[in-house]
Amino acid sequence: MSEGHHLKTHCIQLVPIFQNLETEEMERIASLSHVQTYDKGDMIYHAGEEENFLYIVHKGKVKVTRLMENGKEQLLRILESGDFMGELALFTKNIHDSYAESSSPTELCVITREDFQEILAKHPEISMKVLEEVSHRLSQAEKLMTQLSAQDAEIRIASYLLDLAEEQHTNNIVLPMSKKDIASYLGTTQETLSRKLSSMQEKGWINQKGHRHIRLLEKESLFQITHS
Amino acid sequence: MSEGHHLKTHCIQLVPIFQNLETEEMERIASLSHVQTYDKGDMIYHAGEEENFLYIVHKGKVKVTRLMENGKEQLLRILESGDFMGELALFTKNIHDSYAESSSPTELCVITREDFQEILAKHPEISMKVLEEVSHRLSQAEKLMTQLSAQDAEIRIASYLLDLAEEQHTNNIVLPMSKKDIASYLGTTQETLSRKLSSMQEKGWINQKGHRHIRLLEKESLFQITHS
DNA sequence: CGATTAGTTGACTGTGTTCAATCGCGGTGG
DNA sequence: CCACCGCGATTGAACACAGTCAACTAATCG
Repeated sequence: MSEGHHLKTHCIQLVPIFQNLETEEMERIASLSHVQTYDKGDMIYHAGEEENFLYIVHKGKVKVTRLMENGKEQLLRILESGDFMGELALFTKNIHDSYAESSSPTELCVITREDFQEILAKHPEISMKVLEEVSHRLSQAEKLMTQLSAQDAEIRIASYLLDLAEEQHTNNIVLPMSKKDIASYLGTTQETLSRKLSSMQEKGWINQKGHRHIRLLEKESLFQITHS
Repeated sequence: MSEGHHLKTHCIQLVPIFQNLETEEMERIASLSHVQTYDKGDMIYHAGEEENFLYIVHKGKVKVTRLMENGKEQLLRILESGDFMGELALFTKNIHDSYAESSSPTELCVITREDFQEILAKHPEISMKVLEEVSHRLSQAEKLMTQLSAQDAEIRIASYLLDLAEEQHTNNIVLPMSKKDIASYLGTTQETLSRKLSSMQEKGWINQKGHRHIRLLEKESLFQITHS
């Protein structure tokens, strides 16, 4: 078994949607995928290109963004180990409407449309897993949409901090990306985010340590402003 | 065959996800669903309730909204004949985080979580159809997200008008909902929408007739502003 | 045709963006 | 381990956009 093959099996094993499969089936699927590596900053695909592959993140982080008509970019999501993208490719010859950029050294498992369709036909239970994941993301996207149109930036930021705290099970949160990216995700600018965080710190609600660490001191106050 | 049963079969037949099934299978599925009717303004479900059913719209319109933390409502989508909602119920005992309201006399086919899971297990091709629909909606939601964070309301409105024109294959567009709802959908207020439309009319770009009809006179100009 | 609801318009205010200058964290090499 | 440099982050000032509240008008339905 080649090093490469071993790597691919490993890649497939990692992914929630392929769990609960027989080992030999997993090997067969692995043999259909191939591994691609990217350095930080490399583009994985561009808007306008044909969408022909399902990408599964094995290692690293991938940033998916969309260019707004006015030229600014909106961060849609960050993929980490086990996440996938490109599921729309399954159905029709689509055109990407977003950009995917590796934001750290990254390893992806890539499967062609045809191969993945075949896999799904053979393993219906996988399509349920994919459906579950996509449904969940839709729900998330709708949540974010609601937040984006809450005009008050402070509310969006407070919400986001509380979400992070819950996700990370601690009040000492580590920002998963740069403040620039967070601002883009929250539909505001770096400057506004910075100002709001400073003002929260002045009020004693949070404590910023370095560029990526925030300690939540008064969750209750943060929660309050999201509800008025 | 009772009138009720006949109705249900009809309801199931309408829906894209159940197409390409044998007649008897369709009848079996129909027998698992039951029909619910609502008047304009009736609530179908509330946020906070358990999500136990898949709802398929047979007739009428359903408005799905989300309450923002600050108390305002964001319109997520409008369902029409053949659309469905509640697919998240398939996977776990979820809680609704949105409100569904009938916005005209409406007939729904309702299927319980258990029954629908059983149907999917028997007909894997249906889960592919559901996946296709959900993927498509995710893509739409991401598009809307991008639009929502375009700070300029005029851009969002122009984009929306152009989308409608494309959807309806004409420059004489009919608004699919009230201006109040459109404003909510676009993340702005009734007043701002009204002002922007008036200003577009002054510039000679559009022509409003009554409350729901708009003729696009200078699509090119509308397109231009969305790209700066 | 009249009532009721939807939409329009005006004046004011507040928040966030923009552009530009400066700061300081954190990684790199000595 | 410390000093340096570059980029991310912060801060300031001016302006403009859109939200709010309130009064008014127009359209649609029975």
